[in-house]
Amino acid sequence: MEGSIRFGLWFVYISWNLDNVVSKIRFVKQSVPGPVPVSFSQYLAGKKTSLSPLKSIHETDETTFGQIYRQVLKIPYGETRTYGEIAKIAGTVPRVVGMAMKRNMTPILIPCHRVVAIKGLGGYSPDISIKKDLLDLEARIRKKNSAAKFQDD
DNA sequence: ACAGGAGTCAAAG
DNA sequence: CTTTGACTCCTGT
Repeated sequence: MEGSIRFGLWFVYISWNLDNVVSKIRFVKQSVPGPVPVSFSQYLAGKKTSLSPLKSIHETDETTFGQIYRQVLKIPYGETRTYGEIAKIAGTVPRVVGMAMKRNMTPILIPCHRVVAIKGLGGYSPDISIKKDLLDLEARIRKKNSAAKFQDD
């Protein structure tokens, strides 16, 4: 199944199967006809912090990149880690983490936008503004949720 | 075998 | 503060 949904100036295209395994997510400029999973649209609308039950094809990769992706999946909603931090726990170097993020077939689902440089945002394809928008969204929702429960840090 | 990358750090200008 | 170089290591060709 495939479809797309608007996010700011972009459309987010997603392709998945009946087992909720997502094979491709892409930022495109034109809408692609079709539905998107409920949790996906709710996440992009800031109404949900989890993308469950969706799973990325990368989750079972037996490669160095797979190891990196599994660590990136552990970054909590609204938080960030540096390329160096991910590299250390995944057993590689920062540049390789950057490589893995660029080759990530399922951005958002594997939250590569939560991986930033030690100074600054780092990169993002196809547009760095998308990374900023996603981080702003998560920060805003996280703040709202913690305020509602009186759980300020 | 080789070039290059969504990085990092230290040293120098 | 900006630039440069060394370092690192995985992937595609």
